This record gives sequence, C-alpha cells and structure tokens, in this order.
Amino acid sequence: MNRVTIKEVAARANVSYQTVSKVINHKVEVLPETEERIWAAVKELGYKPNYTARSLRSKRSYTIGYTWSPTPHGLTNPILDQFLQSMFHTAEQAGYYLLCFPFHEENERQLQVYSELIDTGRVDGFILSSIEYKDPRIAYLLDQKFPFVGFGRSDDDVVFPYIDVDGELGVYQSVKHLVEGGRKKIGALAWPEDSRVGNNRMAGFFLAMDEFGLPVNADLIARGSGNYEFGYQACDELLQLPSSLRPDAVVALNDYMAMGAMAAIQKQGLIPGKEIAVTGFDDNPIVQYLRPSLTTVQQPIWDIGQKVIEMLIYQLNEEKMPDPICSLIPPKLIIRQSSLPRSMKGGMA
Amino acid sequence: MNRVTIKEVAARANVSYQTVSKVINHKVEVLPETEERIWAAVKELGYKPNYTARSLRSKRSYTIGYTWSPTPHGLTNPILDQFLQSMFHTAEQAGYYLLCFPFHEENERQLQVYSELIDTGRVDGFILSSIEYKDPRIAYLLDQKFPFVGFGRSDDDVVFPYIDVDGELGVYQSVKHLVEGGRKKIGALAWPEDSRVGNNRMAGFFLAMDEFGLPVNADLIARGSGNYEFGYQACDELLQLPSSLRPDAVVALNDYMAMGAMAAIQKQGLIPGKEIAVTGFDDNPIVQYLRPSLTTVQQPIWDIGQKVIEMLIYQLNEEKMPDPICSLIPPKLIIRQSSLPRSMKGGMA
DNA sequence: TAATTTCATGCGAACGTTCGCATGAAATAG
DNA sequence: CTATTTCATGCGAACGTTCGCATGAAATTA
Repeated sequence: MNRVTIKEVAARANVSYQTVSKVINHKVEVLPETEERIWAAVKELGYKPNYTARSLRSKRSYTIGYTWSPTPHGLTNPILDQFLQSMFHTAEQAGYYLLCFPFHEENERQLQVYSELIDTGRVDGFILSSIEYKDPRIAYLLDQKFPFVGFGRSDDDVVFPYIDVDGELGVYQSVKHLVEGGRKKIGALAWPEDSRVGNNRMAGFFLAMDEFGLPVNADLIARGSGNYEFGYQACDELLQLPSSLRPDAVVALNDYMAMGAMAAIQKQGLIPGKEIAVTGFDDNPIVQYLRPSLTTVQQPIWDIGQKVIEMLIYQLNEEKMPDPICSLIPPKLIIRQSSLPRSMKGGMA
Repeated sequence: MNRVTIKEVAARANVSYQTVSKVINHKVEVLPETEERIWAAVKELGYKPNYTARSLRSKRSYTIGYTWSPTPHGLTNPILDQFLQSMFHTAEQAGYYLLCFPFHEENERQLQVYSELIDTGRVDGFILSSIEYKDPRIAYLLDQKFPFVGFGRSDDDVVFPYIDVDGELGVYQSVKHLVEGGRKKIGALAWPEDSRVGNNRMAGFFLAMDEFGLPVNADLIARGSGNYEFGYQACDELLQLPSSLRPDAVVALNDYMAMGAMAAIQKQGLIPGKEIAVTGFDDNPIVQYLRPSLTTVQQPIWDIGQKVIEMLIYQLNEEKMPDPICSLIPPKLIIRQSSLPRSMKGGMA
C-alpha cells in the first residue's frame, strides 16, 4: 500500500528526482545511458506517477465530466452503453478518464454542479448531451470559456463545438424509401415543437414531402411524449380517419413510438408493412426481432463517442476551437419488413 | 478563470489560512464571531476548495472507480442507466463522484487498469459488476486490501462485500407461480453452466421443482448465450418434442430469451400464456408492451445502486468491512399475460 | 498573586509532482 | 591557451491544501 515516489526512482537511478520527472514526461534529452537507468528504475520499482500531485502542479486533471438525462420510466436508452464505452476507450488512449455525475432537472442546481466541478478543478472539460433550446449549460460554459463538446445542437445562432447526427437526413431517407415503395399519404409521430431533436428530424420529413410533391396534411402529424403508449394511441387515432384520409405510411421519430404504432395497426387486424408502412429511429436492437421487423434509422454511435472526445482533447491540447467547429454525421437507413413496397396493384391505382 | 484560494479568504476574514481550513472542515471550534466572518468571506468570494490540493494532502480522492462489461451486440442493458444514476446520486450526497473507465475483456489488461487507478491515487475504491467465478479482480483487490463492493457474487468461498439480487428466489417465485397456474411440465432457457448468475437463478428452478414434487427433465433445459436468437431456437426445439414430453411452461433466465421463446411459440400458431406459459427475468421496459405481455422478475435496481455505494463509503470512512458483509435483495415477480393460469379443464385433466 | 489550565488561533511542514532557471563540465571556436 | 558555446543535469520554488504542534492571552485554581 506504500506508494513508490519519484524520489525513490531518482535515488535508484542516481539522478535528481527532477530529472526523472523530465525524462518521464519527455521534456528533455539526456544521455541514452542515463535514460536507460531511469526507465529501468521505474520498471523495477513499479513507479506510477501520483496523479494528484501531478495534477496539482500542472493544473490539469486529465478528467472529462459527463452527465446525461436519465431515461424516462418505461423506456431504455438504446445507445447509452455504446456511447459511454466508446468515450471511455477514446479517452483512455489519450490518458483521460471520465467523471460521471448525476443529472439534475432543475437548471440552477444543474449549473451548480458544473460550476463546482470547474471551480474545484476536478475536470478539464465536459461532454454535453441531452441538449435543448436555450440550454443554460452552453451559455454558462461559453461565458466561462471552459472547454466542452456537445453531442447534439442547441439554437442555430449559438456557436459551439458539437457533433450531431443528421436527423434531418435520416428522416428524409425514410420518407424517400417509403415514397419509392409507393406510399403517398404519409403521417408522422413526433415530439412536441419545443424539442430540438424532434424539429431537426421533422425537417427531413417536410423536406422530403416537398421534394416528392406530396401534400403535408397536418392531421397526419401527431406530437407527444416519445413513448410506446403515445405511439399506440396516436396511430390508433390515425386509423380511425376515413379511408380517403387514412395514411398508408407512418414515420415515427423513435423506435418506441414506431413499436406502439405497429401494435395499433395489428390490433386493427392490419399488417404493418402491408397496408400501412412504419419506420422508426434509433435501431434499438429489439426492433430487428419484431414481427414484422422494423425499418429504422441507425446512428453510428461508436464513431460519435470517439469524435466527441477527440474534439474535446484537441481543445485541451491546442487551446483553440476545433476546425470545423461542428459536424453532422449521416445516419443509416436499415430497411426491414415494416416498410415493404406497396404491391404494384395498389401502387398503380 | 482565476480561482479563489483559501489564502484570499483568510485575508478577507483576518485570520490565518490554516484556521479557515479548519473551520471549513469542522476540525476545530472557534469564536462564533470568527466563524461567521470566515463563512461570510467564503461566500462573498465564492471560494471552493481546490479538489486536487485537498486530495494530495489528505490522500483521499473522493472518487469511486467503476466499469462494466459492455452489452453484447444486439442487446441493450435494461438496468444500466438506472444503476448508474442511482450510484451517482448516492455518491454525490457523500461528496463523491464516479470515475468510469473502459472494460477490457482480457484479464491481464483489465487488472492493469485497476492497478493503475490504485497506484496513481485516482480512486479510493471500486464498485464491481459483471462478476464471474474466479474473478481475478476480486483476488487482486482483496490481496491489495483495496476497498471495493460488488454488485453480484463470485465463488462461494470468497468473502468480500457485495450486494446481490436473490436470483434463486426470483426464479423460485416464477416456478411457484406457474405451478399454481396448473403448469406441470416446466422447461428452462438458461446460460451455460459456467455462468455464476445463471447457476444462481437455476438453483431457484431446481428448488421449486423439488419442492412441488415435479420431475426435472434434462431435455427441457436448454443452455446457450442469453439472447433472442437462442431463446427462439431452443424453444422451437422444445416444441418439436412429442406432445407427451412437450413443456407447458418455459422459464427463461432473462427477457431476451423469453421474447425469443414467445416468438417461437407464436410461429407454431400457439399463444404464449395459453398452451405454453413463458416467464422472463429483468423486466425490460419493453416486455410490458409485448402481446401477450411478459411475466418477469424485476430487480430493485435503484436500491441496489444506492446500497452498493453506501457500503463502499462506509468502508472508506470506518476503515473496516461493513456488517453484514453482504446481502441479498429479493426481486419482485411481475405477473402479466404470458403466464395465465391453465384453464381449469386442462388443469384437472 | 503566582501557577496552572483552557481556549482560540497561528505557524511551519508536508503531500509528490512540474517548472524555469542555474550550473558545471566538456566541446568548440578564435 | 583562453573565451565561448553546448550539453546534461541539478536545484529551489511552487501548486493549494491539511496536519500536528506551538503560542499567547484569558480564565481558573491554589
């Protein structure tokens, strides 16, 4: 339990301890002979530099702070595990670790934790997710000039480093795929209009509808909490519409709503992917097993976790903003059975 | 960005900085008047003690290390988010944060990371999960006398602090419930015999079968990787058995296998919960939405995360093992449609 | 009134590094 | 052969705390 210090290494290598420090940190060239002696001593004694002392002197904690909004009850976060693991791995390679702390819904309390971590010197930077419009954390960190990188965007006029999935493109691809399958009356299951992520994804819906010359019918767009129940209920209501209005496809902004929609369709004795196509978003592993399996949009989570950390570490090392300061990652449409093309007969009618 | 130090506080309060330290840490009694002056200065300057300096001197990092085995591809970990959040909250209340680091499958590399964190003084203790038989981390940490608490057990003869879900009780309850519903030929979908968690849960199966006087038929017990595909395939094979042998209920050791089993049953034109009952384990939020909804065993994850942290902090503060050194938490059987009682006619036959 | 105890606060040192400059020997130049 | 440069290493200080003991004044006791 008694730790080896740099002085013991120095004594064994017959140099001053400061020289050991410099050699270890590659701050100076010494005689090959000396260097060898030092490394030998390090190895023989099993010396590992004390993190705290190093951190105190160099004013770097080699620690990255992260918190995220907990999954609402009744859902699981399909990307959390992979996102965290990819960040841990990328950070470790650069000699960093992640400090995870609780998420507080209340803005003031939330900021308190961030400022605590900054003022006590526990972290060198933050990764932000669960970002919304007017996110107070972004204003605060920009004001403090404290390094951070977001997974996701905030308001368009706020400039900060982030990586985001191109949700617009993802939904655009979904709609395009549906149209190519002969679908014409396309509905959507979305979040409320104050959802940053939701609006981004819906932009792809509107763009595609416009591009393919399809009318957007406001009655076919339902907004609510993005869970299974809402998807079920909203889709059930769509199915009550007179057959002239009833959608032949439903784009859901996440997989849970899509699963709810599929259940509602099946309850009516219809088959998702036949009478009514359904698409989701996220590619929750479970959806490949549904009957029919769900067409959805997959986000390259591992890449995102990696990039987000790399961007932050760039900021820490170079002390300037990354260039480009932000980037969008294209997601991938995974086509399955829930969006089979409309039979030719129907498509030509 | 210039941080306030304890000396500035001292200057403003007209005392020595050491006195400020003592007052802040409640190490000494001073005149109420002086104390007031100090706290006022702290507040006015917004002083937050530098974590690194404090940590260097007091040899405590106020940090807890944690890593976990990443979810295999095609699955999501239904309890990860809640487990982490509950630990973060509990730790925060005691002034601790969690340091999360990557999981390495290879034993030696894995231990390297643990020893690195210990030797550099980055953490005061660990929480362990994904524990298996002969877990090298446990041997190592016990040998180093480094504080840790496990979520889960290892070999029976290894004594260390842990909290575990009573998987045996959970499966026992499942079987009991099935028997009470008139089921007699009960099969199981399990992990391989080298799975610590699996064997614990299966113990409940055997206990219940024995207690209710039902024969255990080895042909009705399938073992494999606990995913959807295995559940599907194994159950499909059970359904091929001649009707005299075919099970009227299947106990799966997790929800994914249960979902696979339900799909296999449905493929045969049968209804889970009618001809063949199915139960799972974990209460993945999704299973309440399946048709039929899945009977399963729910683990009180929030409580476990809390307890595990409390046990560790007890060790850190008291410098002795918690008493009792380990405890089992009873899980809760959630009864849904996949395990409806056999119709009386069938039950009496 | 002198000796002792109590109380409130101060002081020096230490935790284990990194940083910037100093130093002395060897090598090169004039 | 002296003056200068280069090279390898050493040295003192600092980072911002906490810790243990010292100190001096006030309060108590004899």
